[in-house]
Amino acid sequence: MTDGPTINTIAARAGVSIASVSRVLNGLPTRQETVRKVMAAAEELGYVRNAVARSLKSRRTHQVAFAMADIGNPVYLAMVRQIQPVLKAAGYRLVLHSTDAIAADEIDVLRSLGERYVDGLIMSPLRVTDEHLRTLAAARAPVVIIGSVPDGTRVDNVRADSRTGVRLALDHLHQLGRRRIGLVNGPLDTVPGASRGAAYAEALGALGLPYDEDLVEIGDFYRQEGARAAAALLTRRPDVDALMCANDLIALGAVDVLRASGRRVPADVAVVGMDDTDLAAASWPSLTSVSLGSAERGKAAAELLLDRLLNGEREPRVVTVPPRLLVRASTSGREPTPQYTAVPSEPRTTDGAAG
Amino acid sequence: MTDGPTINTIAARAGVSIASVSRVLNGLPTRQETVRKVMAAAEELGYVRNAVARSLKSRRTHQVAFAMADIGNPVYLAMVRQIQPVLKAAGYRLVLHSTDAIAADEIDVLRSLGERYVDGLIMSPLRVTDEHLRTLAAARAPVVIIGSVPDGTRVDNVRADSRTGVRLALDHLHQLGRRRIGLVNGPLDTVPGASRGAAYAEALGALGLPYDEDLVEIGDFYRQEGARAAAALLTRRPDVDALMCANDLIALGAVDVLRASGRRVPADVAVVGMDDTDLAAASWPSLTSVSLGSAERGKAAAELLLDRLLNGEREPRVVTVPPRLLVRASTSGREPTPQYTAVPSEPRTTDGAAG
DNA sequence: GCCACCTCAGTAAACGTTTACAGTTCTGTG
DNA sequence: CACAGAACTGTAAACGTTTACTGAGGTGGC
Repeated sequence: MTDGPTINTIAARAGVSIASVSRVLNGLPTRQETVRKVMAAAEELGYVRNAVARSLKSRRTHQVAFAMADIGNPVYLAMVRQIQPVLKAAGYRLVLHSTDAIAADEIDVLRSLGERYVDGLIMSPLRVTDEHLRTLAAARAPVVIIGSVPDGTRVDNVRADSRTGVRLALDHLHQLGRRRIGLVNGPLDTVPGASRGAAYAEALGALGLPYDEDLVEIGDFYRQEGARAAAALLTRRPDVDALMCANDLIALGAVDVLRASGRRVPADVAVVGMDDTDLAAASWPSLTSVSLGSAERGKAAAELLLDRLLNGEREPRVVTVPPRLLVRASTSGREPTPQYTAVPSEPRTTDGAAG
Repeated sequence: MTDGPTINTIAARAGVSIASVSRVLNGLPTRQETVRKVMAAAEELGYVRNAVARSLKSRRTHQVAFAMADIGNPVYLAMVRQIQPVLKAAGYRLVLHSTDAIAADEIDVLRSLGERYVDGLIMSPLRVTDEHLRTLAAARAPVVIIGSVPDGTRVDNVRADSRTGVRLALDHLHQLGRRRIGLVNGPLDTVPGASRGAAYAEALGALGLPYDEDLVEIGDFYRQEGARAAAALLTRRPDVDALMCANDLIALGAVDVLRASGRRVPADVAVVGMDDTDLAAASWPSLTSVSLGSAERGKAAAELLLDRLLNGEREPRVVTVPPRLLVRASTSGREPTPQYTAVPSEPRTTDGAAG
C-alpha cells in the first residue's frame, strides 16, 4: 500500500513529458515509439489512473446518486435493481443514500450536489415540501424525481399512477361482491398517502359506494403499524369485507391480524396490497397487489438522467408509468399456478414403509 | 447551473486570502472579524465546498464501495441495509457494484481501488480464484471480504458457518423422523455451494445416514433453477421425504414443484431453506430456514472496514457469524403465531345480512 | 537550398482545495 | 517607546490530471 505511481513516475521512467503520458493514456495521436515506451512504463509500474484528479480537471465524476426514503423498503430496492445496470452500462457508478424520509436529510442531499462528487441525482422523496422545491430549483446538477411534483416544477419527473391503481383494485373488489371496503393508508402528508387516500374516495364514488370515515385508518408504511391500523379498523367496523392497503407491508400486517382474529382471507375479508413487491407473490396467502411499476420507474428515471448527462440541457420531461393489478389468492382464493412447470414425477410412489 | 463560487470567489468578496477562507471554513483559529467576513461572503454566494478538490488534496474520498455478486439477491440487500447506516453514521457514502459474479468484473473492482475514488471496499465474491487473491494482495485500499478466503490470506474476513448451519437443519429434519433427505445445491465451484455440499455429507455421516448421490442435485441459486433441480431430484428419488436447499430461493422453487406434483409440505416432504431472507417468513407455507446472519455479516464487515479506515493498518481479523435455525411451517407444519398481537375484534359480528 | 507546413512533444497553467512557511500586525512588558 | 512574543494572515506549493500553446524537428515543394 505504498504511494502508487503517477503520470510523473511514468514520464520519468519512459523519458518523456507528462503531457505525452497523458496523451498516450487517452489514446490521442502520438508517435508509435512514444506510445510503446509509455505503455511499457505504465505496465511495469502497475499504473492506475487517479479518478479524483481526473474528475477535478474534467468536472465529471461518473457517479450518480440515488436517494431513497428507506433502504429497507423493497420498492426502493426494486428501483435500485433497475437503476444500477442502466448506469453501469453507461460507465456510471451508483452512490446510495438512505434519508429515512427526513426532509432535512433530503435537502442536504440536494445541496450536496454542489460538492460535485456526483454528476446527477435520482431522488424519491416521500414528502415534497416547498423547501424541496426551492433547493431543487437551485440544484447544481441534473435531478430526476421519482414521485409526483407540482406541475410546472422544472425537473424530470417519473410518476406512478396511484389513482388508476386504486381504481383497478376497488373495481376488482366490487366485482367480487365486496361492498364494505376499508382503507389502511400511510400518513396523509406523504405523496403516496395523499394520492392513495384521494383515489380511494374517488373510486368509491365512481362505484356508487358511500365514503365512510370509519372504514379508513391511517398508520405508516410498515408491517407492524399496518397490523395495528388494521386491528383498529376492525374494532370499529367488524363487518368490513375487504381491505385496500396502501402497500404490501401494510397488507401483510393486515393479513396477520385477520388471521389472528379468526377471519379467513379472502372468504371473510379480501386483501389487496400495493407495489407488488417480491413479498406479495411469496406470502401466504399470496397477495393480490397493484403494481405501480417500481422497476419501470427506476429504469425510466435512470434513462432520463442519463439522457441529460449525455445530451445536456433540455426541457424537463414527465413520465407516467401505468399501474397493473395482479390478482392472487388474497382476493381470488386461488393460488396462481406456479410458473415453474418442470415435469415432476408421480406423487406418491413410496418404497414400502407406508404410514 | 452556472459555475459555482469557489474559495477564490469568497476570498475576493471578503477581501482576504484563500488561506484564510479555508481556515475559517475548517474551523481553525482565526480572528473574529475575519470569520465574520468570510462567513458572510460564503453565505451570500451560497458556497458549497468541492468534494473532489478536497479529496485530491486530502487523499480521502469518504466513500466506500460494496461489491456484491447480484443486486437482485435478498441476501446482499440484507447486507446493504446494515452496511449503509454504519457507514453513514461515520460520514461515509456507499457506492454499489453488482458484478454478476463475473470474476473479471470483481478483479476490476479490486483494481479500481487504485483509482482512489473510494477509501475502502467490502466485497462478497461467489468464487475466490487465485487471481482474486493476487489482486487482493496488491490492493491499494483496505478490503473486507464477506465469505471465506483461504486461511492465511492477509485480509479482513467475515464468514458464515454453513457447516454448522447445515448440521442444524439436518439434525432438525432427523428429529422429525426424516431419513431420505435430499440436497438441492448451487454450483460446487462457488464458496457457498462447496461448503454446503461438504457440510451436507458430513452431517449425514454424523447422523448415521448413508450418502446417496441420487439425493443430490446441483442447480444455481435462483428460484427457477431451484425448481428445475428439485424436479430432477424428485424424478430420480420419488421417495425423498425432506429437501435441504442451499438458499431460500431454491427452496421456494422446490416448494412450487412439490405442490405441482401433488405432494404436501411438510406432510410428504419437509423443506428447509437457507439465508432466512424476508421471503422465508412471508412465503406459503412459511419456510424453515437456516439464517447465516446476512445482516450481522454486513454489519461486521462495515465495522471492520471502518476500524481500518479510522485506526489504520493492523493485523487482519476473521469474524465468524454463528448460524441459527428458524423453524417454520415447511417442516413443523405449524405457522408461527404472528408477532403482531394487537387485540382484534370478535370474529364474525356481521351486521345483518348473514350467509 | 530555403521556406512553408505538418507532426509531434514539452512547458506551463488550470481544476479547487489544504497547509507549510514566512511575514505582518498586535499586545504587553520593561 | 522599543522590543519580544503571540496571534493572525498571506504567499505559494502541492495533490494528479488535462490541455492550450509554443517550439523543435522533419518533409516536401519550388
